[in-house]
Amino acid sequence: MATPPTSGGGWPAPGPSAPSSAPRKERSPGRCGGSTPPAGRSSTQSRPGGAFKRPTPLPRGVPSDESPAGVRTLTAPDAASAAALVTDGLGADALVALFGRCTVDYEGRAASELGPGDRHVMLKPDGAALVHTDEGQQPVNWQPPGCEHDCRATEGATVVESRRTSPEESLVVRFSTVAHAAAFDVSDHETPEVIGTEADLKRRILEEPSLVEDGFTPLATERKTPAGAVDVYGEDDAGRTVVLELKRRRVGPDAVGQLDRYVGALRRDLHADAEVRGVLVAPSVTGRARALLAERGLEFVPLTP
Amino acid sequence: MATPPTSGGGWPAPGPSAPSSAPRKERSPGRCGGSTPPAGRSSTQSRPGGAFKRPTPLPRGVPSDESPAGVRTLTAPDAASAAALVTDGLGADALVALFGRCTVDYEGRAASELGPGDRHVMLKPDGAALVHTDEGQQPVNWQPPGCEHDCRATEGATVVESRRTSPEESLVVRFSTVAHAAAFDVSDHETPEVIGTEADLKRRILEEPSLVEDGFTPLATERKTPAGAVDVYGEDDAGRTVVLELKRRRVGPDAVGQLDRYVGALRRDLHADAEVRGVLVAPSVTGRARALLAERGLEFVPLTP
DNA sequence: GCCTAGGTCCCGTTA
DNA sequence: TAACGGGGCCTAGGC
Repeated sequence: MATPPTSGGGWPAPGPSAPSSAPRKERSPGRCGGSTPPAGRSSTQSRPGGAFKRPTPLPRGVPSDESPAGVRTLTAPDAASAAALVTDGLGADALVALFGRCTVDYEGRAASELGPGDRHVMLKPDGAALVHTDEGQQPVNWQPPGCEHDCRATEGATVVESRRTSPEESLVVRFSTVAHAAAFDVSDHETPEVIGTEADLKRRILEEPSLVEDGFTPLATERKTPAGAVDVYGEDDAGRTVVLELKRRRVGPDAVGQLDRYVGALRRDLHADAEVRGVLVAPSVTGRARALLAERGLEFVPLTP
Repeated sequence: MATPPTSGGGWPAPGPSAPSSAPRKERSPGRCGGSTPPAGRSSTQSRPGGAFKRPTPLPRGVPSDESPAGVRTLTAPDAASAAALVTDGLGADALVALFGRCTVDYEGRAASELGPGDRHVMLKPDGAALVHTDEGQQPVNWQPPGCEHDCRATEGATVVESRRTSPEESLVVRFSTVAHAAAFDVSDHETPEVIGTEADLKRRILEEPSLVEDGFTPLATERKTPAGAVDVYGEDDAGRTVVLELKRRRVGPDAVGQLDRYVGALRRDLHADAEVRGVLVAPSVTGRARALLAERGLEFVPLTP
């Protein structure tokens, strides 16, 4: 059987050379000097920049056992078929996943090379790209949202490039073989509700200031100082200025430094006779952080979001 | 057709109730109080803790057009089939991907809820879990490596749970429908070569110390101080102690605070008459950082990795 | 665009 | 194990 098996077919098939919805940009030939065979050519660009918005409802195929809505897959496709799936998928704002043996090259803020291995590559319609191995939460290579994805078949390889400007960065994934390719029609309008953030800690304190100390009165949040915005600004029962720095988890020396900068800036900014107290509010502190607090004359109040 | 279409079959099929290689741990029933139908029951645990090592070569099926090595997929499976694929895949150290409509609940260091939507879920054999939407480089929900994955079919839903201890954390993904499921046999022994890190900057300076200033002599790297380890420790042509803090990119006030802590610690640690200079080495500094440098009597040398 | 700080940050290294 | 700092950090919110 020469044709690779395919399951799904959620969208009207526009064929490999269908024009992308984004304006086609002429592109110089890749680093594989020779000309690309027209049969295997296929590319698309996602919308550039951060303006990611779905323009129209996605075309959905008739759901059925073999081609459910919003999924198109290919197993062990040839390079041209894989590139076509990627191109068509991205053109329809689908999330595209590729799995197979590949190399990865990145150049931009830094540069990196990754030799051949089996990896999972995800291309998102907002321009993000992720290369995952079997280990780690973090992708081994990636590209942030705002890139233009491009996929083409070149000399038997399936090549994905995700590129952006400012900063100029490029990620190139070369698949010698694609074991599996899939395009998913994603719809997700939900935003997660998260509990236990620093914002929750702030809310708790504003509702019940005595959690910090008896007589504490919050006067402002995010109050601006020459050193930056202070989490909570207020005064104690003796009328002294109090600066709170809030952290949702156990803190180290960096948080003390942050608080110290705010306190220093306010001491310089307010009247010369103004007394300014700095209070770090967090579940706990490390040893060095505690020593640094003492050294700088700052205080600590244990509190958990 | 009642049976969902399947492509691949890379492993010997051990059936949905095959015991996992990891020791089975008795588990209390999930929040769906009732008993789980045995037909749909299927679960696995990945190896706990960080000790992720492949014990034996993965069983690979005979490659062919329809079942290439290392890939098993199901399109629009019922819950039991999806759970079986996940369980078998994880049992064989495969990387598992699920796509479909789901809700996500997380509880641990924080807590979150995410309503129904189409998402891509990746389960790694090292215990990591990632839930991706169509936007953003970051997963909307996740679990770090070291978790035990568990997948079962419960009342028509495919439920994935990734759990770890210390800290106690649980991520539960409930699929009302799985549009596509895949298990990938990953082999990746490569580590990326990255250029342009802070380590490169350090190497450059050690090779050519005059890049910092004429007469600078490095004496140690990672020299310990009560405030932490200093990037580069040395002396200038006048014999004064010099502390370098290196950054690969433009720095803000936090890096100045870091350098300031090291300089302070050394001034206290060394002889009372010792003069200590602090030098921040980075491509550039922000305005506030520059002001803070001046305020603390610290210096800046522009240098790019 | 830059700047500032948060994050369920993750991650490696070391004591 | 905790702690400390790096990261191509990413991401949100101001300005």
